[in-house]
Amino acid sequence: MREPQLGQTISQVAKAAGVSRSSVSRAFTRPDMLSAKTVARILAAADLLGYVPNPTARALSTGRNSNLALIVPDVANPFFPPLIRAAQMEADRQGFCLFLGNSDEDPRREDRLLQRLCGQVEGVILASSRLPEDRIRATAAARPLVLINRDVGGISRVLIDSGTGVRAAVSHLAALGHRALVYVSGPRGSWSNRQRLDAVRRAARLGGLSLAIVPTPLPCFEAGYAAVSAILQTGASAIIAFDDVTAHGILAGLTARDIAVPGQMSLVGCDDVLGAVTRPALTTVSNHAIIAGQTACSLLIESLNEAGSSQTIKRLDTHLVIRATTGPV
Amino acid sequence: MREPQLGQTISQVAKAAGVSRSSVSRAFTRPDMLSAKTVARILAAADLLGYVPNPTARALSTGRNSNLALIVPDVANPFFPPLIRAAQMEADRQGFCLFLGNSDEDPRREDRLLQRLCGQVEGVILASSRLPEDRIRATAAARPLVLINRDVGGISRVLIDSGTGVRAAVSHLAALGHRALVYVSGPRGSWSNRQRLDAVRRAARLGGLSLAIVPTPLPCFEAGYAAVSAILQTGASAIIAFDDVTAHGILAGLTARDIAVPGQMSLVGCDDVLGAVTRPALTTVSNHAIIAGQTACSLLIESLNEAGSSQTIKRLDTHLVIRATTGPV
DNA sequence: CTATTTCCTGCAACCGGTTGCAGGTCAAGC
DNA sequence: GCTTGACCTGCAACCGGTTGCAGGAAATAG
Repeated sequence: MREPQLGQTISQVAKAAGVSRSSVSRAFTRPDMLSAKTVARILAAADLLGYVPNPTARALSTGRNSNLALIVPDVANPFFPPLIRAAQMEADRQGFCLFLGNSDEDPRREDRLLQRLCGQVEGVILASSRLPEDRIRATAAARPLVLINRDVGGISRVLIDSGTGVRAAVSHLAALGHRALVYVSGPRGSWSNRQRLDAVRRAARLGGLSLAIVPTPLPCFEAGYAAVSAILQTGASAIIAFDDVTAHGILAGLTARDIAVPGQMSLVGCDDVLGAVTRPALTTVSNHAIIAGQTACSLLIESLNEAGSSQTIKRLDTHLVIRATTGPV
Repeated sequence: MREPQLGQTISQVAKAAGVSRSSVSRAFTRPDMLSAKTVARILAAADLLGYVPNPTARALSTGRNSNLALIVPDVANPFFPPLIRAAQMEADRQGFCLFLGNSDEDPRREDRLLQRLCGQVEGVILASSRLPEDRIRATAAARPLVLINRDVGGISRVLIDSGTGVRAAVSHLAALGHRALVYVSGPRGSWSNRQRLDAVRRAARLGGLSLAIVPTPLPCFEAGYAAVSAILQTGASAIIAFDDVTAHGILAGLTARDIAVPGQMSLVGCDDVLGAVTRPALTTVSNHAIIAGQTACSLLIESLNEAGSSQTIKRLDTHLVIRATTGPV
């Protein structure tokens, strides 16, 4: 095959092959409508010229562009890359291309990205969206939409249920003799945070543990590090952090103050994205980010081929991975 | 502003505002050509209908779509997310949308992605491309192209020069008394690997150190882990690994065999993407992945606005970050 | 050998914008 | 009062494909 020469049009191929433009078009889209001989002649001519159909023109006339958009709060947060990768691979497998947007945890930015992207995609995946519910609904009205870790009625979503893992974590801590917990919370507007907080609350009440809450603005190392003094003031002996990255920052902050983990303080993360690389290795709630990415993508593509817009909800469970940051009081 | 109602066309706005389609178009693209009153009337009508210009149609007639593509070998390799993020943010800042492709370290996949994406973007960034040179040249002939960590004459590129950092690493090891080195290499076709290997070789020769080479198929934890037995057979006392992820695997493998680091074996990584999270914290060659992503993106956008296609080369230096995996023999 | 069907191909309209050009209006200049 | 020009706006062609429909050729039936 020749190299694609951009700027070759269907008309030039038509002339070269001695057929009409429509025949060239059909040779590529519905070859069964043409005689085998004609198809061969057209393809040969196209090949010779290095012709490749212009996807923009095609999209304009068919109304389909085989593009999807995925928006995440922070590409560099280790929770997302495996998810992004899985979504991209799934899209690719099904013949779709994927736009990636980074909202930087900012709802306005997220909205702007949507504005830019919506017009040129067939569907959208919002991962851990920070958008207010009405904006999400508005987006869903314009385009097929699948949410990841965001629970809005009537819209398809993939939910990682931290409940099971978080409950296990609280039980684990209770069994080790801890009576006072802190939950270091994640960003406002994060469904995962809300869900984890609720699960911790319920489990703490059930187990008769006290619970304090320390807020952080963003799920990042620095925020975790900075939260340590507030954590210590609560007098708790065990911490559950919104995610592993925050937990990692907390761990570093504790170490810097010579507070032994797990000797003086136990620590549990969420997401299991740091593997066993922290020191000590982090006890954490593990989830299925890869499956979430892939599922969201295939769900979205399915919904493109359906007529009506029905919601599908996929729930993924989580479990506790006990490593070395939790121990007896 | 009303919610965007998809499917509204320029004709409907024209009718509503009582003007021609061209005036509606100009109200959005060249309002200075119309009287202020007309513009206001058109915008009001558009707003009322929730009209938003169709980017596909616009792209077809202008030939510009404000889309870029970024292809990386592995989104989940921690070297890339910061780079991807930076590229996305820069694209966004300049009004562009970014497609993301994951080649999975497979040249054929990379080529397929290019095929799919080239037609719908104005320019392409290939990060650590595994493509043969002729395929890269072919791509560059079709679309403005910027390479990251790949050195092909005549094509704009951002090169992270491991040389400075690697030389510092070898000196550092030599100063600690090491006489026998191993380089655990990265993927074939990786320019970074070639470059690091060359730098290690030269520095080793200069310092009078012996050098063995252990190949790995992919830069991942498992490959590093698996490489340990081959590493030990070389009899070396210090290791320089292709990247941090590989180094991390090696570290785990060494630990599993009760080989003390840095007591019995010193280890240096590359990329500095694991921060200080390994145990012990990894000595590594730090680079500027974020700047690379941003620079590549802005370079690409610049080249879109230029007439001729001239190459620009940006070199970014690296430096050694000494942590705790290197010590005296 | 004619009638009917099947198969193949071209015509022309359409997708939703953009843009060169022409013409019309109105104010300023002489 | 007529000319000149500046300023707006609309016409119509164009971007590069897709597709419903019609008609001609070939194949099959009668």
